[in-house]
Amino acid sequence: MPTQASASVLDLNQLRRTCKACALYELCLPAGIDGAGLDQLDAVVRDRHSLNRGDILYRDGQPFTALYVVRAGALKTYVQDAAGDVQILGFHLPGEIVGFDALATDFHISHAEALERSSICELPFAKLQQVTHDVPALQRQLLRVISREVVGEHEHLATMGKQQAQERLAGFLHSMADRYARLNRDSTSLTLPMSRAYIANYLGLVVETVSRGFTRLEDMGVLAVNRKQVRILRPDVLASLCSPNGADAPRPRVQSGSGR
Amino acid sequence: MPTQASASVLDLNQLRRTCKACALYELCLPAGIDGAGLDQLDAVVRDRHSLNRGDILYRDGQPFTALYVVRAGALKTYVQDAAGDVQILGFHLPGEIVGFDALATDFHISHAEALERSSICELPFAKLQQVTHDVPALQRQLLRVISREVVGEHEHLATMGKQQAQERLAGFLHSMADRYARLNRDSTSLTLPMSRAYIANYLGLVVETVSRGFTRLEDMGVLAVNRKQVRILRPDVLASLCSPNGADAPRPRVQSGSGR
DNA sequence: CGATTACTTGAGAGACTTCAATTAGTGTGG
DNA sequence: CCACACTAATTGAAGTCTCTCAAGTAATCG
Repeated sequence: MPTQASASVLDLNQLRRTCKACALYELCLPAGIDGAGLDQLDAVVRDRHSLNRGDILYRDGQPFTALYVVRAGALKTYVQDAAGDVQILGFHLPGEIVGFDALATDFHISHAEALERSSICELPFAKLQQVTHDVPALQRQLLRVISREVVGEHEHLATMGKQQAQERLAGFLHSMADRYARLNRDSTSLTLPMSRAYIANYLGLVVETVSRGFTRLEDMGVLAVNRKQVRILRPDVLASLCSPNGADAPRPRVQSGSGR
Repeated sequence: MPTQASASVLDLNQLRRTCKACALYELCLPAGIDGAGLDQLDAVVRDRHSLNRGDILYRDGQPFTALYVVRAGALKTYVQDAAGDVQILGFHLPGEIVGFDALATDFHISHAEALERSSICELPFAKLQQVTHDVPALQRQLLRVISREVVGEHEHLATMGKQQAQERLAGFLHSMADRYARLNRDSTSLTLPMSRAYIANYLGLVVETVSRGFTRLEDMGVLAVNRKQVRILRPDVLASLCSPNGADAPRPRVQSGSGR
C-alpha cells in the first residue's frame, strides 16, 4: 500500500475515477456538492484499491489514514473481542463509506474485509479535511454520511432486538432489498454477497437457524432461494414478517419487543 | 420550548453554563478546543433545558435543529417501528451528545427521553456550523464525538450478538461501569437510572430474564443488588462472564458467536 | 477430479419466553 | 400521616424456539 500518490501523474486513471463521472455520484460523498467543490474533492480521491475476496481493507489497531468508499463489490465490517468472538457490524454495498470507527481515537477498532472482488475509493483524511475547510457543503455532507452510518446501525439494532429468528431474517432481507433499490438494481432479485454464516453472525443466530429460515420462507412462497440468489416473490408478506404479529395491530409495545 | 434566546440577556445563566467551567469539559464537545475557539463555542450553547423523568427531548419526525449534550441525569434513545415495537438504542450519561440521527435527513428518526431529572445543553446546529468554519479543531472534534457514537453502537451490537442472556447482562454492566469510571464516579457502585424493562429491551431480552440474571449474578457473589443500586463485588469475574467460555482460551471464533 | 468448504436437514437438549402469582416500592389522595 | 392504588421487580412452572450435535448433500477450488 503506497503512502501518498501525487495527483499529477496518471491523468488517465484520475479521469476514470472522477467523482463527476461516477455512477455513485448521488449516493456517495459528493452528493450535493457543486462544480467547483467537486473538482476539489476529485483531487482528494486516491487511486482506487482493488480487493479480492477475503482481502482486508483495514484492521483493528491500524492507524487512521483514510475513509473508504465502496465503488463496486461488497465489504463486511466486524469487531473481534479478547475471547476471539466475532460480531459482524455491517455489510457495505457500493456508494457506502467505511472507516468512521477510527475518527474517534485515530485508530481503527474494527476490521473491514472484502466479501467478493471489490473496488474502493480511498479518501485520505488529511487531504479531505483541507478541502472541507474550503467547501462547507462538503463538511455538512460528511456529517450527513456518517449520520447515515449511525442510522444504519439503528436499523441493525432494531433487527437484532426482534426475538424471533424469522423476524430477524425477514428484516435483514427487507433492508437488503431496500439497499438494492437505492442502487437502481432490481430489489426483488438479490444476489447476496455474504455466506449464511455471516448472515447468522450479523443477526445473532447460528447458521442452521438461518438456513432453516430460508427454507421456511421458501415453503411459505415468500422467497425463491437458490444458494445466494434470492428472489422475493411476496415483498408484502416479507415486510409483514418483520414484526411479530405481522404488523396488523399497531398498538404500542413499550415493554421489550413482546415475545420470542 | 422557546425558539431562540438572544445571547445578550441572562449573563448570569450564560456564565454558569460556560463550557470552560463545566465539569464535563474533557468529555464533551469542547475537549481539545483551546481558549479562543472555546469562547466561540460558548456563544453557541443555548440555555440548558431541564427535563423531568419521562420528558421527551426530541421525537421521531421532528425537524433537526440542534444537538444536545447531557449535562446531568440520563437519557434513553429509541426507535419505534410501524408495528409499535420499541428498540432502545442507548442510555446516555453526562458528557454524551445525542441527536446525530437527524444529521442525515434533517429530521429525527428516533426518540430521546429523560430517565430521570436531567439537564441538557442545547447546541443549535446552524450556529454550531458557523463556528466550525472558524475553528477547524471543532469540526474535527465534532467528527470525533459522532464517531464515538458509532463505536458505542458497535459495542451494543457486540453485546446483542452474545447468545447467552448472562453474557449480555454482564456486558451491559461492564460497559456501564466503564462509563461511570470515565465520569470519575465509583465504577464498582452503580446507580442504574433505567428500569429492568428498559435493560431487557436494550439487550433484546424480556424483563424476567434480566431479573433472573441479576439474581444469579448476586448468588454467584459477583454483584450486590438492591433494586437500582448495584455494587460490583468481583469486577474480574464480571469481565470474564462477558464471553461464553469465560475468556480463557482466546481461540478465534469466526462462525457465529459460538453458541446459545 | 478429489478435497475442502458451504449449506441443508434431522433429532434431542437446553435456554429463554410466556403465563401467572407474589412482593416490594412509589405516589396520591383522603 | 396513613391507606390505597399502581407500577416495578421477583419468582415459579410450563411451553417453545433456538442451539447443539450429527450426518449428508451440494458447490467450489486447486
